[in-house]
Amino acid sequence: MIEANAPVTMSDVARIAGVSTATVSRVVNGHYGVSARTIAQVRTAIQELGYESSLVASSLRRSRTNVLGLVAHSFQSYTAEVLKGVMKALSRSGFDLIIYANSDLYGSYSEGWEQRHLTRLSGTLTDGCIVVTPWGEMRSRTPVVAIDPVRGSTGPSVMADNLAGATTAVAHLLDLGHRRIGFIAGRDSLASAWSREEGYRAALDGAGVPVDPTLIGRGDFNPESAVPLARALLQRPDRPSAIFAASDGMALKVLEVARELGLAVPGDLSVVGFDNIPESASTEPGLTTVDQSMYQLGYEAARMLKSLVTGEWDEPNQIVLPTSLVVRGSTAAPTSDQRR
Amino acid sequence: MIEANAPVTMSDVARIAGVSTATVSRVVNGHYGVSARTIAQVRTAIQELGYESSLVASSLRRSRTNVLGLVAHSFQSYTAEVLKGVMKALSRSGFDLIIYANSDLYGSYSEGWEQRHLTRLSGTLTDGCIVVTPWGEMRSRTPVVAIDPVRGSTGPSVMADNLAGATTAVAHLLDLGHRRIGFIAGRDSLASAWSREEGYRAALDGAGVPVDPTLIGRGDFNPESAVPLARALLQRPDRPSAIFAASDGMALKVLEVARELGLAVPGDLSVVGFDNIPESASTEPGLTTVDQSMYQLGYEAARMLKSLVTGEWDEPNQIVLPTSLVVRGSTAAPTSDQRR
DNA sequence: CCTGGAAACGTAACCGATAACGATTGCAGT
DNA sequence: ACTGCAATCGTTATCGGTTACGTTTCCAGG
Repeated sequence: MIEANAPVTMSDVARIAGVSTATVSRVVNGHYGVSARTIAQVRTAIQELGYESSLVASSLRRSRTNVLGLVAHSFQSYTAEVLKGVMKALSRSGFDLIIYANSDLYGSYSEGWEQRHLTRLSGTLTDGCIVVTPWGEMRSRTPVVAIDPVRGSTGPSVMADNLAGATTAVAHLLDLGHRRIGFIAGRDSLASAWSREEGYRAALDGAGVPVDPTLIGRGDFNPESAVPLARALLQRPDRPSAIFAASDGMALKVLEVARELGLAVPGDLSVVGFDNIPESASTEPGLTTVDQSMYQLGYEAARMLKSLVTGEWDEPNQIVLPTSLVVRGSTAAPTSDQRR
Repeated sequence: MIEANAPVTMSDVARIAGVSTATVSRVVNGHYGVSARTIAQVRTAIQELGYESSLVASSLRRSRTNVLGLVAHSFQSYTAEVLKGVMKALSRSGFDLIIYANSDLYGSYSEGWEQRHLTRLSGTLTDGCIVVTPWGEMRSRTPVVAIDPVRGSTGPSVMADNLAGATTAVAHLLDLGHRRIGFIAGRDSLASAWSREEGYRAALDGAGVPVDPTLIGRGDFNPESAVPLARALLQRPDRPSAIFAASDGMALKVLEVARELGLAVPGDLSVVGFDNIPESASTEPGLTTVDQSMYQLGYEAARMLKSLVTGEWDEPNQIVLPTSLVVRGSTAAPTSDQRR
């Protein structure tokens, strides 16, 4: 076993091989202008010392690093699914991935968070970045693709067809016979939250059901934010017979609150979510939800970013993916006395 | 909106503030020796330009970066769960996390993969690293914690009590009345794979059932590796009445193969996995498995690494976490003709 | 007025690597 | 032998930031 606790640098290799660091660099990067004999010497020295080039140092000087970045502020199921898609798209592409996640998991959602980390990475380390559910429009030297962008965003982005998804979800409830349908909205800076609320309103309008503003709770996609809202809605004497939550995380909290209040699902209350995170399939009853394939979101975002970096992208900058309704046990027709 | 497409560097700030970069650096890092007036000037310039220090550049010169690394070769449910635990442990700790994942998701599992990336990161970027299911013992200048380490590893690590877990799982099958129990092993360089096989043998021994080597298939934890093995086991005339797979990913593939061969689970075949990944709860039937709380694995690893970096760790270097059997629908007593 | 010393700040080396450029060498052609 | 070109390789500037060290400024004390 070689004692290798000290970091081995390029100059160490150069010294052992009896050449300059420039030559070592050329060998490492396979550049032109080194004789076979020298290459062999350098290779031997590299082997001997167990040298690996420093990503940091090379990225400082180089423009291309073949590393893409992903910035996420939380790390729940949503992000995890996205990540699987990203990894799939990047597999065997020559691009590595660096995910930057900060330690302020809870609270302190400061507006500038992503921008700060994006800047710190994209300066040199990464060739481009994916930002998941950002808090603002990003500025960067290198390409940035937003997954679920902010409202009014004009940059590259990938998102689900939230309007259609939400409309379908609420239509499903209407078809079952529900008329008083509560809604728990998401963080309103995101285009998705906005569209899902639009879908809610559109579906009601389409069915000739007036929108009751008091049935709308203002959440922020953070599951916890749904708890007081759900409680408020469900403790009303004229509680809704169904609730549509703008995300599965929040919908699952609605289920919890319902249980806590002694309401049976779907007997006393139907619940619909949005996202189709894995957990939604394994609750009892299963959560009816709108599938937006977070995997696909990640896959497409990575595919786009890859091409943007290499300058080969020729499709529209904003991708919208289809959604589909997944009906599980959390929705049913309202009991006759609820219908009134 | 400021036109800020060009990267803003420290010297830009210095120029605007009319000071040297050294002074800017002192202000940014809150070091001693700058007058209040100058600090204000520099702060103003920073605001004006929207400057953010480059993580790369500063990490090159500095020793501490307050960034921890995580290296993973694949990105399936297992890793995702681990990650949630890591993030939780790091939340509000002052440490950020960088996850490095390479693009060679499938195949090309070269032995030196992690070592290479570990070296590239730990040279300067990170203060320490977590390596998930490594392929070898890691050498590094900074602390490394292995999750599910290689066999014989002496470095810091976190793992489940694989021996007890596997023993319990097989005992469960024995209790149900199974005698011919197949086993699909994991990658044998990992301590976990070894221990799970040990548990399998121990449970059979304990019940006085001889170990039939032909009932043992050699997988590598990669789900796909289980397919031909399961097929071979289940197409034998004297096929086992139950199969214990060393991971859920492989167990789920066994379920698929069983379906493909027209075998009912648990009617014709009982299946037990190991890990308890989220998907195992939502298959039909649900997979009986050994829960090893990957979340906890990640949490403990991050906690240990954090302390190792700050030099405050005083507990044993190797953490073993308890497991528990989760019985779902994929296991049942064998039918009488299977028992023979 | 002079001196000492601390505070404030700039200069330059440095971290590890890359790349433009220039210098050297080798070899073929005359 | 001499020129010319290409192959080979070292020197040096550079990336963006940090820090050791040296210099200047300023004020209190003698």
